[in-house]
Amino acid sequence: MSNLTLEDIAEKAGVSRSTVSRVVNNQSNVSNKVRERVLNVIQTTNFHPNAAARTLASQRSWMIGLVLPLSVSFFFTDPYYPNLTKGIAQACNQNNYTLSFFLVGNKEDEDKMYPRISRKGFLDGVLVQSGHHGDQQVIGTMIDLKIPMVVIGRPFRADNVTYVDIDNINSSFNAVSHLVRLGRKRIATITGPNNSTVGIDRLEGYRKAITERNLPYDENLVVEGDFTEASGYYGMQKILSYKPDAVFAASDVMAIGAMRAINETKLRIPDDVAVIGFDDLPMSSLSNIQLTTVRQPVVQSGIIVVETLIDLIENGISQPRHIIMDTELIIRDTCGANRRKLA
Amino acid sequence: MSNLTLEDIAEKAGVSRSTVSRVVNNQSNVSNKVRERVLNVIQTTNFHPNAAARTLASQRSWMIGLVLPLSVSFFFTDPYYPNLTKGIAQACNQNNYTLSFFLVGNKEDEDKMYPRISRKGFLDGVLVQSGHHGDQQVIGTMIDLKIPMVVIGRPFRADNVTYVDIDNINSSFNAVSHLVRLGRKRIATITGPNNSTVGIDRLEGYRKAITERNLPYDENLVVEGDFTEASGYYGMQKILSYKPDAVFAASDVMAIGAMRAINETKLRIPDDVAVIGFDDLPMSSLSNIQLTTVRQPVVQSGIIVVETLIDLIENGISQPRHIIMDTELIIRDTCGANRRKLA
DNA sequence: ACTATTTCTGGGAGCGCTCCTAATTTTCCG
DNA sequence: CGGAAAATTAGGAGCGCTCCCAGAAATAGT
Repeated sequence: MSNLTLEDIAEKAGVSRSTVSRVVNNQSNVSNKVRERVLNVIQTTNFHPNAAARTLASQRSWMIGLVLPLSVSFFFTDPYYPNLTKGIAQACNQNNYTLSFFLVGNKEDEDKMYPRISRKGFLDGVLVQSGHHGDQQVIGTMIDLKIPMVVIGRPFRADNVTYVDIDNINSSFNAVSHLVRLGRKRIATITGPNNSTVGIDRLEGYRKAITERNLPYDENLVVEGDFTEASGYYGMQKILSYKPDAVFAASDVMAIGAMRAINETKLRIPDDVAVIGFDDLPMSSLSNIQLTTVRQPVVQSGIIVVETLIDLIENGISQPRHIIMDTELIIRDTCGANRRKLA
Repeated sequence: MSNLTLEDIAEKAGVSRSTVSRVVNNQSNVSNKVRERVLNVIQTTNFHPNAAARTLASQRSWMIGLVLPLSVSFFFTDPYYPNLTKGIAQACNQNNYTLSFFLVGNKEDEDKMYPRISRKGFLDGVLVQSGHHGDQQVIGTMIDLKIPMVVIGRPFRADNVTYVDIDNINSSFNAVSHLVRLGRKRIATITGPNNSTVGIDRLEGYRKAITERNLPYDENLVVEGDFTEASGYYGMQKILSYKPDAVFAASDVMAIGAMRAINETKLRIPDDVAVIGFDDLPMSSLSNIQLTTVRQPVVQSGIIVVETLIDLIENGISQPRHIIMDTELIIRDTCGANRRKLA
């Protein structure tokens, strides 16, 4: 470990502190001869500039925070979040930012964290995962503090906030329409929580597709889930008594639960009940599952979210931006489309 | 947002910078009258001390890094890691440390990250998730840098390193012995990767239990998995042709894959094939799965790991410590023990 | 009441960097 | 070759805090 300072390197290289600083920060006006000499000393001494000093002097920390509020941390059951986190972490690294992690577990955590997050000179910006009523407070706090922020997922009050989301309504509209086109008449859905924008929007898309295609809207075919496998399983059990011939689950994990419930009956997928999920998690394409699903660009989202935030940080906050990413319906076996083609 | 400094607060409260500093850091020698006056100003102005300045002056950042090396980030398929991360994040928060996240995706990431991690004055300590050959390099680097470090999971070269792990050998020994006691004769196992200490140790426990109970060790009943559901599924398919009457999977996720494979045959669980997993993920106790499994204290591990690291940070590195946590065999339905009791 | 202690408070020095300006060196061109 | 312009380098000031020591105030002791 080196307790070396710029000054030490400067001395060893026979130049001044400022010159070393310029070399370290890769600035232009340094002669090649000197630059090389300094770089050489830096290399051999394994010098790394002190982060705190740099942050203090430059008022930039090159750190961004990822805040997962209460409502979300519960969701850690869903592989969607780890995947997203992975994308975000990669993008941060790519841009030489450090990611720090604020997993809010309960009210108490929240109280301890917010002061930490809002300390001046600590974070250059924040990413907040959102979509639930409860998250409104975090978002409000960040706005008040004027910390650059990008929200992941549309929050309930989105007017003065920059967020990145997918077009949930259209995505589920397309998925359900696909089932309609395949001739399904009694299409059920297992929704996300109805206190989340995701849950609400995906249900809205379902409703739109059903009514637009003149199918009756049967409340018995709509069950609220919470993105867990279990809620998919139990939800499907409820639905099954109403003779569905298809089900659209608002997440792959719930679709897997639903399929487990279906498989416990004599019914067959997709012949008797077609299934479509949402997310396109890696496992959905694995082995014999072959789930038809809505692919959302999880890793890509992570990248966009980070790059948007960095833009805010480096160029100042201007108008709130709303970035909507495209999704894609991935047709595999569980919707029955391939079977029909073969027939 | 406040661009207030200690000095500003001092002025408003009619005291000196030093006194405000004492109040902020909750030090003792301040009269109650003054303390209250200062606290009041701090409250009303919503002042938060600048983190970088504090770090620079005190040489402590109150940040710890969580490094998930290459080999592990691939494993993000397994809910074990999100759960562990949750425990770690909570423990950090509890102790007023900030957690930053270094998810190494590839060699290139690694090269960008290490300088960042090793910058002096940036991290007070590091947590490294380990257990694979590839991680040796990260660990070596941290040792060289003399950064306080705790390794999560026994690394391959563990002599001069503090790590926290569970007793993998005994845990799987107990699980397999349980199957033996239940009268199973052809016990199979789906192992973790054989380039990981976890994989190796859990297999060792299996082997010990089999041979100690005088059952033949049949190589056809041992298949290597990689902790994914798919590897459990395919692994089980291979095993099924050799007529097993039980299977011990080195993770719950693989156990679920194995059960999926079994359920596709006429065989029944636990009557024809008993199943035991490892981890006790929440889903294992859900609904109709009721997986018998080895419970490891995931959240608890997170806490221990963080507290051990904080101890190293605050009291200096002494002898490397090896902390082994206990596990517990959770008997549910898939091992057949309950069925027998009822019979 | 008047020291001798103890408790509390103030301000200087310094953490290691960036940024700015001034000094120095190099380059260019008549 | 000389002087102006351009390129390069050096060093001061300051980022906002902690830590230390000296000084002031409060308390105790006789």
